[in-house]
Amino acid sequence: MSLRAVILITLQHEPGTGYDILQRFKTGLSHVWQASHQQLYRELDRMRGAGLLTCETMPQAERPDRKVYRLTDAGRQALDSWLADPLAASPVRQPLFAKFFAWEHWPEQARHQELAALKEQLKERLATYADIEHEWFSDPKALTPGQRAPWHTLRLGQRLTETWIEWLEEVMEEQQE
Amino acid sequence: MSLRAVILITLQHEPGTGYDILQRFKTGLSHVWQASHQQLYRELDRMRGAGLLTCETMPQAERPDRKVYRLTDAGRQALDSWLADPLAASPVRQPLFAKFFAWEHWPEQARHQELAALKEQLKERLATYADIEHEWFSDPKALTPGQRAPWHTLRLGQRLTETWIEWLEEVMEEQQE
DNA sequence: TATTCAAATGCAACTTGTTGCATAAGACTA
DNA sequence: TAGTCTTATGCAACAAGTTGCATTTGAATA
Repeated sequence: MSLRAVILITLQHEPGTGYDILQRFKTGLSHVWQASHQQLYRELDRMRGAGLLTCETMPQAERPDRKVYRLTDAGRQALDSWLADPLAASPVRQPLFAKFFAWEHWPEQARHQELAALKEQLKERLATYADIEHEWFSDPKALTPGQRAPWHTLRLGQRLTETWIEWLEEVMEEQQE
Repeated sequence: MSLRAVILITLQHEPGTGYDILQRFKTGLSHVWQASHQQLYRELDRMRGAGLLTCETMPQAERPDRKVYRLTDAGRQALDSWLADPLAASPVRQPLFAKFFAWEHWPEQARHQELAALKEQLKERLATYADIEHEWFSDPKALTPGQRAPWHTLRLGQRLTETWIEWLEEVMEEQQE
């Protein structure tokens, strides 16, 4: 399960709480992984149970306790073996493509709305990429290899999104004729 | 659940058995949806239970029965409302990107093997696209809108895959320096 | 002739992810 | 002052997807 590995990665340098990890998912890792808080809290507890993480409870005056998780040696080892193992190919699932295969039954209005909304989402995603790039990778030439690698993932995300948008525009234009 | 909708789409023109649908997933729909046979058989039975499909058992001499499924009116209606409903955005999950965020701990050999294997997979995918295009969309200009729409999905699949390959080549080249 | 492969179907157990609900305190806002 | 937002945590039920196993027949192979 990759969620586990992603958690290990987010915690390898700085320990943190479930909520901290959620915030990292929402900002600098939003093009890499997304998970709900329920998933995260459950998984953190299981990882602690499996000995991959330790949990230090920080009591806060008149507030719920903060539970700070940090990697154990077993956790570091689990991360290493995950890195060494090549990933399985993920199955293709493109529900939008499926709609294109039911073109005759897809009402024109619903179709246009859906494609327009998607285009907006993709543009927002580009804006998010730009934010991340600005905040974390403002000077690509000065990056160490370890910093440069994550930057590459951002670039691919950008290019893929651009490819999608171009395609959408072509398809939508063809519809207007 | 989109699997249900994809099944409805594959059955809307020609009825078929679970195995038939599997074959369609493996050939002309491989860039749209993939599912295991267990998933399919289970889902078909549930859809019959929900009244979306009828099942006609065709006894075959000295062979297991063929169960031919076909859409009911309720099935057609379910497909229509799925088409009218805009799709929810799917959560981002890029385990490969995560590995880039653990660059220092990702052994050079494992990294190279993984990226090279991925490049091969992507090139095979391009070959599959070319096969599908050749078989189903050999003359794009002669296509009706209903045939042209699925062709667009193929084109996007191709472009996205090409974008991935270009990026991989750049990243791998940078590693060799 | 014995073995293996492909066609065709399915059950059961398990893992992963989603949805709905719940708590509790401080800070903001109408 | 009452309501909502953010911080911070979690349980329980459910839906979706995976893994492992099992069956029957014909056709191909050794």
